[in-house]
Amino acid sequence: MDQVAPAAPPEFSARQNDVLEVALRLLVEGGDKGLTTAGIARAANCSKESLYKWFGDRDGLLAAMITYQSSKVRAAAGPGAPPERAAFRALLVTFAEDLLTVLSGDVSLALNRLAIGEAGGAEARLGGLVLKAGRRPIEARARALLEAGRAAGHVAFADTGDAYHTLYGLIVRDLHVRLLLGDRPEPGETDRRARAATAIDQFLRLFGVPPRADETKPERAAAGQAVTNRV
Amino acid sequence: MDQVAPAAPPEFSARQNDVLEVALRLLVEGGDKGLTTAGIARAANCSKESLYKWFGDRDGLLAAMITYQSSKVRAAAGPGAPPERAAFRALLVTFAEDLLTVLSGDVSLALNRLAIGEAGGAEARLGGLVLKAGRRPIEARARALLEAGRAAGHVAFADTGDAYHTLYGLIVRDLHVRLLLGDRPEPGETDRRARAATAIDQFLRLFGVPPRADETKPERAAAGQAVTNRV
DNA sequence: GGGGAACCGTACCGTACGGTACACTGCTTG
DNA sequence: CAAGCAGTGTACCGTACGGTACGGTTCCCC
Repeated sequence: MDQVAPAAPPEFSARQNDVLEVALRLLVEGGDKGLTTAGIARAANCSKESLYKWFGDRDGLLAAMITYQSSKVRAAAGPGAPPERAAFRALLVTFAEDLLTVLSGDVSLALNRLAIGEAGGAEARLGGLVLKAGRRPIEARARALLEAGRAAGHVAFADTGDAYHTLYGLIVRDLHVRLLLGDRPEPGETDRRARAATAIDQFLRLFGVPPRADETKPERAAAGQAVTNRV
Repeated sequence: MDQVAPAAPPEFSARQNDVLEVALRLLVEGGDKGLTTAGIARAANCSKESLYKWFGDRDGLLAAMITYQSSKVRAAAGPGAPPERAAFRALLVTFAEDLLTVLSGDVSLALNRLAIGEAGGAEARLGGLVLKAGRRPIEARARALLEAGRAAGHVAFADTGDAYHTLYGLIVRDLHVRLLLGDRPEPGETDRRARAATAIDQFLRLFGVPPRADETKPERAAAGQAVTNRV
């Protein structure tokens, strides 16, 4: 919002990407304290001087790691055509599964831990960056999907953001925070596909519009009995 | 589980509680880096030597802060009598509101940030401690409540833990992680009572059993149409 | 081929923090 | 009153890390 030309985010050379990759590996292995400039330079066969030339300071390096990693997890594009009913459900399940996979990833967890650990102090720059670079794209994908489903008459809700937050809650529950705290996932949580399907079932029970005899006229579907959405 | 006599967790003297209070304040204000042993000693008018005598080392001090804080947020006792329908819903709403209040608290956020930041490295002792001392009591309270509601025939589910996780997800959504990352709550999220009521409404739409004409015989209510709970 | 830019490896500096030692003080107890 | 205990304040030590400087090497471009 405060960026004039966001079309060209700071991209890095191949060499710098290699260094960022090494830094991410070190971060995953050793956490915050395992990520020292000397350690990165040694592991990546580069000099500390280059690190500071490329990334400014340690914080710039961490920020670069976040943007680099989120650039790798580009979300798939939204649906082009208004999805048919079963396809819409399938897209939701895929989204849920992708979300669980991303949030459970080693690198994602390590970066979130890093940003959260930094967030308490005076400057919470990394936290905002994770929110912007990491979560916003995912949210945007989900919102587009939800609104396409609403336009097609499969779901009904007043506030897209509210529906998204509920969807997120049903999918992720407390798994993310528990993983961040170092907990092991419970046996039932390892089957991400099944968890995703269950969550979407629940979401559609809350926000779904029952199929109609004349599926061709989904115009005024938003008045279904599914949503109260009290204010 | 590995503790022989957990009836007497390490309690601290009044003086030590004062010190822990000061340490929590420093942690809230300055985050991880703002919490140095010298800083605590100065702010609490005690000597570093006393800190190390009382708490062993820095990690012991952090652990003491966690147990001290969670001892202050003792959850209310479970329902004694099987709750009537409206009362059951009210208890759920109260639980939801309490949960949101606790998770949004300054101290809770700071301690979670601390534990999460530490969790990446070799020893994730603080993370486990937060899970055990902070979250388990809340979960126990909710589970007791849910099972009382099931026994009274108001809700139906096969796995209590699964129902609890869904309840948690509907209440908290992604608010906790966003707050941990330093995000500000959205306007609609500040009214915790309304959010709690909405979440419980949704939960009851998923797991609720419709009231019956003969409310006096809630015995075989678990066969209601509300739950599929696919495995 | 020569000049220069980028970069590696290492050595170095200042600082800040965890942890320890020690002298001094006030309060309790026999 | 004397002894002792608990605690305070300060000084101190070792280490580890962020950041800088510098010599040597490679490689590209003119």
